[in-house]
Formats: sequence, C-alpha cells, structure tokens
Amino acid sequence: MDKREQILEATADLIAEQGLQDCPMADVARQAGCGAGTIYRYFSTKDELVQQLYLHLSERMANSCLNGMEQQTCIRSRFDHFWGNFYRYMASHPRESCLMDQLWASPAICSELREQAMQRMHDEITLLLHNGKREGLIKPLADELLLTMTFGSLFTLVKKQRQKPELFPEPLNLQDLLDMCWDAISVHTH
Amino acid sequence: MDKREQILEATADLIAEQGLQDCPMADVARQAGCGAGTIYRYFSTKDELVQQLYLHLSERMANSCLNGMEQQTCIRSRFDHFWGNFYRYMASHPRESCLMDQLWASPAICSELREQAMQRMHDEITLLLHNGKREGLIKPLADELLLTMTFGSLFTLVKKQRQKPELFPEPLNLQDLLDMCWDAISVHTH
DNA sequence: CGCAACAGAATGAACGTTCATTCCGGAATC
DNA sequence: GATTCCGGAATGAACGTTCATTCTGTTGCG
Repeated sequence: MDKREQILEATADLIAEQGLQDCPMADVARQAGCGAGTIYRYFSTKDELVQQLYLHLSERMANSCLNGMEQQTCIRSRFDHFWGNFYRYMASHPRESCLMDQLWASPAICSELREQAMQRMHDEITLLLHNGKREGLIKPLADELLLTMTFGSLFTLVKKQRQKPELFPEPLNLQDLLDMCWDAISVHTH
Repeated sequence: MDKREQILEATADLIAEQGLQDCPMADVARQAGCGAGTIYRYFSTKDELVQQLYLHLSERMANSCLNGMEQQTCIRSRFDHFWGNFYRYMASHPRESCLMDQLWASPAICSELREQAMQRMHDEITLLLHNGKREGLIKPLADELLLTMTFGSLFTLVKKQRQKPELFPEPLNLQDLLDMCWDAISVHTH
C-alpha cells in the first residue's frame, strides 16, 4: 500500500465532493486513513499536495488521450481518435473531470505547471492541425484558436452533463459531437 | 454614492485580482472604503455577498448579449448578433470574465442561482435554435448540446486569451469565430 | 538499542462575524 | 436661529472558530 498514492486519492475524492475551498488537511488525513502529520512526510505543503495531484491527473488524462494515436493515419481519424479519447475519458471519469474543472480555474495551479502537464497533448494536436492545414482540410487559422475551440466545447459539455444530467435525458452520440467539432474547424467545399 | 454598489465593486476587484479563496472581508472593507461591520448591514453573510455579486454580473452580461436582438430577423444574423455580443462583452471585460470563470466553477453558486441568472439568455437562444431547426438550417440535435458547444468554445477562448495573451499575437477576427461556431451546429448541404 | 515512520494532540495565525460605541443629519424644542 | 435630542448608519476592536503546520510520544522493524 503506497501511502503517497493513498493521500493523493483521498485528496481527489474530497475536492471532487466538497470543493477545493472545503478540503481541510484533517479530512484528507481521515479519508487517507493516516494522521495529519503523515501527509507532511510526503508533501511539504498543502499547495504542493494540490499541485502534485494536478500533475498526477494530467498524466493519466494525457495517457488516455494519446492512447492508440500511433495507429491512426488519416487526419480525420486522428482527430476523431484523439478527441474521442478525451471525451470518453472525461465523461467516464466524473471525479477527474470535476477536479480538472476546479483546478483549471484556480490560482493554486500556476500557468507554468498547467503548460508542463499539457505539453504532450498540445504537441500532438498541434502537429495534427499543421498537417490538416497543409492538406487544405483545416481552416488556416491560428493553432491555439482551433485547439481552444474544440477543447472548450467538449470540456464545457462534459461539465454540464456532470452538473445537470437531467438536461441530457438520452446519451449523446459521440460521433455527432466529433462532427460538430470537425465542422467548426474544417474547410467546407461547395 | 451607493455603499452597497461600492462593496460589490470592491468584491469584484478583489476576487478578480486575488482569487475567490483569497478575498478576506477585511480586504473587501478596505477596498470599499468602509468598516468591516458595514458590509454586514448590506449582506448577511459572505456567501450572500458573493451570490449577489454573481447576480449583479449576470444581469449586466445578459443585457449586453440581448442588446439589439429585436432588430435582427434572419436566423444567421440573430446567431451572429447574440454570440458576437457575448464574445465582445467578455473580451472587453476581463474582470467580469475572470469573475464568471471563478464563480461558475465554484460551489458557492448553487445551480438554481446559476439557472435563474441565465434564464433570459437561455430562452432567447433556445428559440433561435428551435426556429433554425425548423428551417433545416441547424442540426437536429438537442438544444442543450448545441448551446453548450457554442458557449463553451467562446467562453474557453476568451479565458485563454486572458490568461495567456501572448498565445494570440494578433487580434482574432470575430467573424472567423462566429463562422466556426455556426459551422459546428449548422447543416452543410453538398 | 537505534532509527525511521507514524499518529494525533497542540499551536498559532487567519478569518468571518459580532457588538458596544461613535458619528451624523435632521427633527423638535425653546 | 440656536440647542438638544434622537434614530440608525458606520466603525473597528474583540471573539470564537477553523485550519495548516509543528511537536511529541509511540510503534515497528533492522
């Protein structure tokens, strides 16, 4: 049993349930099944604990998103594969999605840390967009813009589904979502 | 000079600058130019202060978004007008955008409050989508889905521009953004 | 025994809230 | 007009609580 891991898990559970601003160390300790002091053997500070949790989560999310990418060759399937991975991971991991939501909006995570954690995903998608633009499939707009539009819409959608599931009585069709994202950034020939 | 307004403004400034979790009442009082106790003459609790601030902001945002809508007739111009209003308001009000970002992700704002504040905007856009679908211009998908995709992409984009302006060296073309959003939800005839 | 890991009580700083007091403007009285 | 009185708005020091962090004693292992 890895104490460090247990503490990270406990923190994740608590933040997802009670929110970032209502997550006392005493509760983390209880949930992790250890004393309050023990936490400080693994993390020097509460801030560091939260930051490490963020890195831990990002790593797992990036792995999910990149999983199987090497097998995809055509631009559109790479696009669908990547963002499909992203959506499925988020939708099937409400705890992680809830955490990301809170951590992403919090000043507790500085922007350097945010970038570092997203680097691999960012590189992958930038390459994809670059190739797509060269082939004339994708609109000749800034990478950051194309990326943010796609990411933002899927991320916000997952969040809304989590917060108010009754607004989405029947399960969404993943392909519909990917089509919407693709239509947003792709060139339409008439 | 309206004290209540002053306190709301001070709270807005502080949350935008220092974050929701670093906004002590003592600081609010100092920024508002009044004693700490005075705040409690206008708001029974810190939570209520934050909630009232949220309502205050939502009201102004909704007014901006709906401004001039009655003059637009065709679906596409209504769409562009509404989301153009939204984007321009957010992009030109970084403080408000930053606040919305934090308040929207916070458990301090319960979902009833969130809905109440957004009702007018929600109704307007739902009607638009409904008409668009009837005319065969818009994909026959759930309103909530179409709405969230558009909202999420623009909101996330504004947020990213605010957090890392250096990623967007030249100003974005609003029409490009609206085209992307429209392409995402509209039917493409070949 | 020696040493590291651990638990949980103790500590003190930070913060939301309260409340006794002060301040201020406008009636009321002469 | 001058003076007194009064209500409620405003104040900020003080209080009690919460919470991150530290301290101290204990356990378990070599």
